[in-house]
Amino acid sequence: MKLNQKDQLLIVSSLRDAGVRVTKQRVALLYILDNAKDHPDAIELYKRASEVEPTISLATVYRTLSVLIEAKVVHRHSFEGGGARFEKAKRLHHDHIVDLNTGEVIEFNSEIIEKIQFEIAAEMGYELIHHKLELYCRKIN
Amino acid sequence: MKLNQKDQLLIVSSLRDAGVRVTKQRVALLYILDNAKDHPDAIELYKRASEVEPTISLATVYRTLSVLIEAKVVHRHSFEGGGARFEKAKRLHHDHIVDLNTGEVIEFNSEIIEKIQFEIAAEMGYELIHHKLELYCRKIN
DNA sequence: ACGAAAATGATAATCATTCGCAAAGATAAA
DNA sequence: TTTATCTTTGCGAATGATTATCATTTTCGT
Repeated sequence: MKLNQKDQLLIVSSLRDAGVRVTKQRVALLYILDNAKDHPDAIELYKRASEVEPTISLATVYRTLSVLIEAKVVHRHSFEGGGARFEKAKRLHHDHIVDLNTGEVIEFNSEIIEKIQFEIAAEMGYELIHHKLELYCRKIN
Repeated sequence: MKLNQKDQLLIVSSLRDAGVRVTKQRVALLYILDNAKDHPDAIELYKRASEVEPTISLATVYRTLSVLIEAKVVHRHSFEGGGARFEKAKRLHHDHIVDLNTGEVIEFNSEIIEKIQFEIAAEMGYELIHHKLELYCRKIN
């Protein structure tokens, strides 16, 4: 697998914007994250990134994830059961429904809940920095 | 440390109600959980339970936690950074504010948010089984 | 192109959690 | 209460995820 010129440039400028050095391993990993429609764990990301950039190692996957999380480009999740899973940060915040039968993760967002969270934090004397809302569900029918 | 007759009986019947065998290790651990005002991790629980029942091992702490979680007597949390933390289930559900500076965990609950969550799940064709809401905050002032 | 600083791969180390097994303990029936 | 059965326990080894070490390579401003 190989990524085209256009994707390449986009990813590179994302990395520059994030204020981190550009390496082929980071480009590959961020490309994979950017195109993932699911919420992969580190090993899965390692496998996928290896297709684009065979020189990448698992250690670098973890290191790069830390760097990108620090730069707020990536989010880490610890859903129940299993290790951490990752996704590229999107413009607007969202929360997750986890399907208890399939393990599938669906995104949703609710402005009302966001607003109430903000108010609750304020009431208790806190400034809300970020939050995590996970609904563990089963499909009806 | 030693627990009195009254506590002893209460804990034993909790275990019986939960449908699990009663052992001194389980009594000690559930007693500690019942009296914890914080959200300890497995090692901390091991330390505290050892004071009451020195024969308990870390493996048994983990095994007993699994049993009690299965019986819905205990909840497991994976707050950001660090391993799992545990608390005895209470009558009414609550969520958590995590103080990003101190690591302290404060409980709160919002019926409105609970209700909206329920509606969101339903709208997306899901039955809400349980959920997790964590507000990561900093104290104002 | 040069050089300081940062990133990398390979592998060892760490941390939390689980497993395997022989011995000890709990429960139900006699 | 004694017995028989099935469960739980402690110990230590094994596992799985993540992080640290370190010599080498790469990036990027000058």
